[in-house]
Amino acid sequence: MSTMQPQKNRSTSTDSGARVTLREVAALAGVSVTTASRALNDAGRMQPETRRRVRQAAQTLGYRPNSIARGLVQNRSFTLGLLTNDIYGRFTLPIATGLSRVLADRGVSVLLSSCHDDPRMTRLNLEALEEKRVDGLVIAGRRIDRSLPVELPRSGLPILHVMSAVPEGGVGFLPDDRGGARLATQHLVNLGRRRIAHLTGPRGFESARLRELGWRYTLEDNHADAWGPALFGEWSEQHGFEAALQMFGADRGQLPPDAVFCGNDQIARGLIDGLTRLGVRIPEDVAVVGFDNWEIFADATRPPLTTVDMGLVELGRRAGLGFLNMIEGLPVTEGVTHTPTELVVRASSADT
Amino acid sequence: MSTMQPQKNRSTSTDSGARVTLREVAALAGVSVTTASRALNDAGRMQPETRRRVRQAAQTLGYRPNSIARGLVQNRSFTLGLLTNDIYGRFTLPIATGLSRVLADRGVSVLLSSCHDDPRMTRLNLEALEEKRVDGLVIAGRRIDRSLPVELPRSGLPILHVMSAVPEGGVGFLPDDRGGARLATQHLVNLGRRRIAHLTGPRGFESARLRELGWRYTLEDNHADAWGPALFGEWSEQHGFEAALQMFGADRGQLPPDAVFCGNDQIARGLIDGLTRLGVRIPEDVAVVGFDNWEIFADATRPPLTTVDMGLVELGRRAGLGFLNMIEGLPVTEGVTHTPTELVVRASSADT
DNA sequence: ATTATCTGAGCAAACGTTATCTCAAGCGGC
DNA sequence: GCCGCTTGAGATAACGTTTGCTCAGATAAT
Repeated sequence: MSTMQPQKNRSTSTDSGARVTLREVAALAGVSVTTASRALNDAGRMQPETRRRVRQAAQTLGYRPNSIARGLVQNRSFTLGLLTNDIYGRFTLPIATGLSRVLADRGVSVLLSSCHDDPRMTRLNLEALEEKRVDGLVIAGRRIDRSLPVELPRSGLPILHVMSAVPEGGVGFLPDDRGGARLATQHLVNLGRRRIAHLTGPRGFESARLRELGWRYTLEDNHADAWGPALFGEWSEQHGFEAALQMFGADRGQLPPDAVFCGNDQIARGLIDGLTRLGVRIPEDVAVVGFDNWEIFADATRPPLTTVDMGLVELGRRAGLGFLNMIEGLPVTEGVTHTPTELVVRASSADT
Repeated sequence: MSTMQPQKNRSTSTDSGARVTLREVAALAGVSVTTASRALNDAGRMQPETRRRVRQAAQTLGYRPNSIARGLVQNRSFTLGLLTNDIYGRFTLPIATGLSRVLADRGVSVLLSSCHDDPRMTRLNLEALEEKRVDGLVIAGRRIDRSLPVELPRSGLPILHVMSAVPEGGVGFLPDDRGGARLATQHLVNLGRRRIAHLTGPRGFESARLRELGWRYTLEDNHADAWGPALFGEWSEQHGFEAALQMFGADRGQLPPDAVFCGNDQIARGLIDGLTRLGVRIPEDVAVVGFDNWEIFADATRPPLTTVDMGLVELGRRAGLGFLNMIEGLPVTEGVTHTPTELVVRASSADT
C-alpha cells in the first residue's frame, strides 16, 4: 500500500505537471491570448507569420486546448452520450466503433452509459449525461422493435436511435434486415438451389419477420417456390439442431431442402451440427447461410459459415454522420434509415 | 429530408428549451448565487430554511448543474477515459459496467475509446481524452501479458490497467486466473475424479500458464496425479475437438481421463462435441469444466457447461473504487490486484 | 489631400460555476 | 457598553476559452 496524492498544481511557472494554457502560448509567441486562440483555430485574419509563430509556440510547450473551457463558452461538450442496454456489447461495441471513427476527427468523444433495462440506472445515467451537457444522444438497443425504458430529455437535443424502436418523428438507423435476407436468398438461388428453406427466431421479433419477408419475396422474384413455410422458433442452436432432424430425419414424403437460410448464426450452427450428425453433407447436399457474421460462430462451424454481416460499424458511422449534421443544422433524414448489409461467403455455401 | 436547427438559445427568460442556470434558481429562492451553490452542494453554514427554499426552487425549475462550468473551476471533468483494444467488447463491456456502477453515484461517467491496436487511432483517441481533461484513465486490454501501443500522458493522471500488462510501478487489476483454475480443479477433485486432464490455449499466453499452474498445484495439494501434462494449443473449439479424439480415440495404453479442465469455454465446447461423437457420456464418464462463463457457449453445450466466471463486472467495480481513491489521494494498492473468480456449476460436472 | 475601406491585432466581456474574502448582525462575557 | 466570537449570507475573483467590439495604421477611392 502506498499513498498517491492527486495533483493539485495551479500552474506555477514551469511546473512540469501543470497543464499549459493558452496564455502561456500567447506569451511565448509574443501575441495576445485572443490572437493565439484565433491562430490555432484557423480563424480571423492575420499575418501568416504570426500564425506560424503561435503554432510553433504551442508545439514547443505541448499545448492541449482545454475542452472544458471551450465547451463552457460554446455551450458544447464535444461529447456524445451512448445509452445502451446491451450487456456483452455484441451490438453496441461495433456501433460505438463506427461512431467514434467519424466523430474522433471532429473532436467528439463517446460517453458510454449502459443501463441494464433498469429504470433507476437508466435515469441516473441520463441525468449524468444531461449534466455533462452532451451534444447528442444515441439510444442503442438490442432489438429493433423495443425501445429503452427511458424518458427522453429536453427537446432540441439531437437524439438518434439505433438497433431499437424509433419513436414517431424520431431519427433512427437500423440494419437492413430485409435486404440482408435478400442477399442471402439470392445467393442461394444463384447457386442453383431450388428448395430453399428458412429457419429463424421467434415471430415476435421484427427482425425475424423482416428476414422472412426478404426470403419470401426474393423467391417470388425468382419464380421459385419456398421449401415449406418459414420455421420460427428460438434464436438458439437448439432450435437449429432440432430443425435438422425435423427436415431430414423422418421421411416427410417430400424432398428435403437443398439450402437453408437461417435467421442467425446460432441457429445455423445448430443446424449444421444436426445435419453433420445425420450424415448430410454441407454444402453438397445442403447449402447453409446464417445471419450476423458473429465470427465466433461463423468460423467454428465445419465448414465455415456463409453469413450476412449487418455492417454495424458502418451503421455507427452513418449515425455519427447524422449526428454531426444535426448539431450543425444540416438536413437529416427523418425516420428510419436502413443501412446496408453484406454477404460474407464461406464454405458452407461453396459452389459445388 | 427535413432540416433541424441546432438549438441556439441563450437564455431568454422562460425559453423552455434553454437550460436553467444557478442564477435563476438563486433569483427564485431570493438568495445570491453563492448561497444557492452552497445550498445545493450541502456546503457552508446556513439556515435550514434557506437551504430548503433553494432546493425547492431548483426542483421547480428543473435545474441541472452544468458539469462543464463546475469542471472548469474545479479542474476536473467528472469523466474517466476507458481506452481499449477490444473490438467486440467481450471483456470491455462487463468491465465498463462495473466501472460505471461505482462511478455513477459519484457523478463520474465513462468515456469509451476503442483503438484497434492502431497506433494512429490510439494517439488520436488519447489526445481527445487529454483535451477533455479526463480525471483518470483505464487501459483495458484483451490479454494480461500485452500492453496497448500507447504512450502514456502527463504524470499525475491516475492510470489503471485492467486485463492487460501492468507496467513497472503501475496499478492494475487482473482476474485471478490461477485461483479460478484452483476452484475448477478442486471442484473436480471433490467430485471424486482422479484422472484430471488440462486442455488449454497457447503456452505463449500468461493466462494459459497461470491456469495450468492452478490446475497442477491443486492436484499436488490433494496428492493427486495429473492425467498427463497439460495440452496446450489454440483457444479454439477445433483444439478441444481434436483433443477428444486424441484422449479417447486411439488406444493410448492408458486409462482416459475422468475429468477435463479446459482453459476456456470454446475449447470445452469443442471437447464436448468430440466426446459426444465418440459416445463418451458427460458427466458420467468425463466431467468437463470450462473457463470464462461465456454464456453463449456455456449454455449451448449439451449438457450445459460448468465453468469459471472471471467476475469482470466485479473487476471493473474494484478498478472504479481504486480510481476514486486515487483522485482523492487515498491509499491505493500498487502493483497488480487479482480479483476473485467464481465457479458456476452446471450439468457438465454434475455429481453422478 | 481627404475620406472610406481593409487589415491585423488587442481589450474586455462573456460562459456557469466554485472558492476566498468580507461584512453585518446577534450574542454572551465582563 | 465595549470586545471578541459565531452565524448567515453576499461580493468578487477566479477557471481557460471564445467572440464582439474597438482601434491604429495601411491602402484604396474620391
